[in-house]
Parts: sequence; C-alpha cells; structure tokens
Amino acid sequence: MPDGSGAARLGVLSRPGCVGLCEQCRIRGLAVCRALEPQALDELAALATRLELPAKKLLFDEGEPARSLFTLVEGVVKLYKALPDGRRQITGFLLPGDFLGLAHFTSYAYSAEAVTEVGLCRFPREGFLRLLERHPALERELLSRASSELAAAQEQMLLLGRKSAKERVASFLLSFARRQAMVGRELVALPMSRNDIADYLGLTIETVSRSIRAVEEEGLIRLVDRHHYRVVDPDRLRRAAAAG
Amino acid sequence: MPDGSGAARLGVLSRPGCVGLCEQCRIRGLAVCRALEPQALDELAALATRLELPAKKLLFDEGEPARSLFTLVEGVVKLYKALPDGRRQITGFLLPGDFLGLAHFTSYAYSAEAVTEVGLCRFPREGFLRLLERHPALERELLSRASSELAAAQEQMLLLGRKSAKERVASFLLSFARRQAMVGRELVALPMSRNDIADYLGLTIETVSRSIRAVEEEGLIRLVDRHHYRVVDPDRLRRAAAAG
DNA sequence: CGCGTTTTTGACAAATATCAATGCAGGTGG
DNA sequence: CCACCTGCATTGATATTTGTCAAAAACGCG
Repeated sequence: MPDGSGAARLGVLSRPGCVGLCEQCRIRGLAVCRALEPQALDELAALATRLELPAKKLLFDEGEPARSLFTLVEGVVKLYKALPDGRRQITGFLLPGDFLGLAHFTSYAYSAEAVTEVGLCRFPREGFLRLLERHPALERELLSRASSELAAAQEQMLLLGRKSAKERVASFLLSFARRQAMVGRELVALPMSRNDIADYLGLTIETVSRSIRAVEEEGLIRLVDRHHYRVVDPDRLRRAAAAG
Repeated sequence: MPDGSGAARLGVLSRPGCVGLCEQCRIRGLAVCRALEPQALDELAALATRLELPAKKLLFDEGEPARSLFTLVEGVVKLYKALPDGRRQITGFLLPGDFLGLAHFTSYAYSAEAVTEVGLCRFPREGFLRLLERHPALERELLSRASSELAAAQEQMLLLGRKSAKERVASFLLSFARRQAMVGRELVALPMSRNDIADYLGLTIETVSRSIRAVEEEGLIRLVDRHHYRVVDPDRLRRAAAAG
C-alpha cells in the first residue's frame, strides 16, 4: 500500500552516517546496493559529481533545460510547481535515497529547492542516458521508482481533492513519520516551514497551524517543538487521516 | 509542456477507425508503430486478448491482485481512488492509445472503470513482464510514459491544491480539448458525467455546473449540449485556467 | 408520452481563507 | 550577557468560496 508521502517509499531510506562509510553506497539513492551489478555501479560512480548545497538553494527551476539528474544523499529537498501569480504547489519532499530530475521532455517540469543543507550526486543527462541504454537493470529500477512515485502522486491527488484540512495534516504527519520509519516512540524531524507544509497540503499556514494543534489536542501526536513531533497514537492518527 | 490532462500526452492520440485497419496498429496504444521493432510487436500481439466492455464496467478495483495490463483501443476509461466513506478522486481519464495497469506492487493502486463502451487489449502480467525483460525498447517506452504521467500528475496536484473552481474547470476544458487536438473550431466530446468531472476536479457537481456556465457566459467556450462543447477563445480560456 | 436519471438553479451553511495582532526564538550587536 | 530585531508561527475576528440541501428543469429511454 502506498502511503501518500509523495516520494521514496522504496525501502531506501537514509541510514545516517552511511555516506562515505559504505563503499557500495557511495552513490546513494539509486538503490544501488539492491538493484545493480557492480560494474554498472562503478560506471555510475565514474559519472557522478558530489555536491553540497546550503538550505534554500535552488537546484533547478521549472522550464530550465534538464541538463542533470541527481540523487539525494543527505538532507531534504522540495519539488514544486508555481502559477504565474505566485501560488505554489509542492508536489513532494525528497529524503536521502531519492532520485530527481528525470524529465520526460528536455526541460524540467518542476522546480527543486533544498529545504535543509543537502548532499547530492549529480549526473550529466547525456552520460546518464547512455548508461541507461547499456544497463537495463538501471532502467528497470527507474521504472519501478516512477511507478511508485505515480502511486504516491495519486494518493496525494486524493488528499488534495477530497480530504478536509485536519485529514490532510493527519495524513502528512503520519506518512512523514512512516517514511522516517519512526511511528513508535521516536522523534520525527519536520525540517520544512509551515509555509512549505501549507503549499504541500493545498492549505494556508494558518489552517495548517490550527489543524496541527487540533491533532495534538486530540492526543494523536505530541509536538515537541515546532520542528519535532512524536506519533502518540498511530491507529487513531490513521483514522484521522481517513486512511483506508 | 505538460497540459495537466492526467494521461496520454504522447502524440499517440486516437485516429478513429485505425483499429483493425492498420496492421501495425493492431495492438494500439503502446505507441507500437513508433517505438518497437517488428519482432517485439509480434510477440506483444501474440500475448494480447482483445476485449470489448460496456460503459460503467469495472476493469479492476483498487487493492485487487494485478493480474493484467491493458492498452485502451477505443473509448474512455477513468481511474480513481476512494476513501472508506465513499469520497472519490478520479486521477485521470484515459483515451485510446493509453496504457493502464502498471502496478508497482502486486495489487492495483487504483480502480479503473469504463466511462463509455471500450475496446481494450489485455496482457497477462507474467507474460508481459517476461517480454519486458527481453525488450529494453519496450521498457524505455514505459519509462517515458511513466515520466509523462508523473508530469501530468504534478500538474493536477497544482490544480487541486491551488486553483479556484473556475480555474479548474477552465483548465479541464482546455486540456481535454487539446488532448483531442481540437482547440480550433472542432466539437469536443465530453463523454463523462458531471459527477465524474467533479470527482476529477475535487469539486461538487453543483460547483462544476455553475463554473462551466460561468466559463460559457464569458464567451470562452460554447456548450453545444451537455456533452459537447467548442473552445471559442483559446487564449482567454488559457488565461482563465491560470496556465503559465 | 411518462418516468427515472442527470443537470441546473437557488437559498443557506460550513469550511477555509484573509486580514490583523501577538507571541516566540534565534541571531546580532551593544 | 542582555536587549533588540527579524522572521516564523500562532491566535483571533471576519470574509469568501465552495459545499449542502431542496426543488425545478432537461434529457434519454422505454
């Protein structure tokens, strides 16, 4: 079952500290250890440039020629589309292990911006596409991820089209906690601003703020501070999210 | 640029009457004439079962084991997800040439139902996946389509999260007309019910009805009858759709 | 032609957005 | 070290949009 989180439900979630430690994972994010033979892995590694960017840095903008593909190694990235008058819709938050930049056309269909400091691997489009042709396994992995993204996108459409504000917030808090595999006691980090959450859920910051408070007052979560929470009652949170 | 129509902006739009006429197109919908070598095409054809279904027939239901993949040859299909209490979100309308049933997991992530009478090709999952392994070109075609779907899904998230009722309706009328390549004088068929349009746009039927009327009264479209319209002023319609 | 279904229209209600303060926290400079 | 500043978040009062409920109209089918 997809969990509606917008990206990366692939079991490739980040293990902090893995980067630079595990030789196999040196190009993180491509589920490389799982899906690729060592040779393809090496070729990928040869292609990659390592990149560190500060929070709020724009990786690329909607409409710009798609020259690069990336895997996220560290931190959080948001993807979004905007209307001419400035209204924005965030279409997903990416966590370490996620892939971005696959454009069907020659330009990006969305913008990507670092939410926190991020570490990335950058692949030049041309080289990556050539590699793809030589390694069907890589192509299969991408297709698998794209299907998975598509399922998440559909879940998000259901949220945006049919859920109430409180249900949206509950869904988000639940699925974000799940992605960090921390539904139990663990503290969940919420690095993005209320504004980003609002733009992800199709609400205003005020409504997000009020809805988070409502969910907390019912005892479904506990807000430790503005950017950390615990899921107190996963079952009731799931019901509050209108999750099937 | 994606047009937000939810599926099939691949130039594989239907040419009425092609089915059964053109030998190459006998398995329509896989962009077969474009992307595949003749041998793969023949193998695909050998795998396919032809299917005719009446309107309102359920092809498959969310959660059901994904035993088949389909290409739509004739008619219109809707894909949707539902909440336990019955609220529904239609995630896309499929036109001839479109592909459906690619499940990342072993069960379908959404339901599919015939809007009109439909003609389909059905492929058993197992055989199709084996074929996929032998024909990287087919895999590439699917990846290309999945990327394209993803872009459309993101466009739809923008619509659902950030557009007003009138903008949603204008966007829908415009992109549906474009998909039928009929932005000019031509009559656009709108085979689905107001209810389906509402469930696609995240609105109620009443709001859809009023918004269509508003768009018509401004002279952007002309409603011939409930299920046919003409785009009168594409430019102003595009602006009303808040399209960038 | 009549009946069930879908669509449109209207009056009203509810959810969420908007506008306006206020509060809080982290960073900076005195 | 503290006070202030700045940006983000919360809270409150009100406005707007869209949803809900009810009825009439149009359509499609026997």
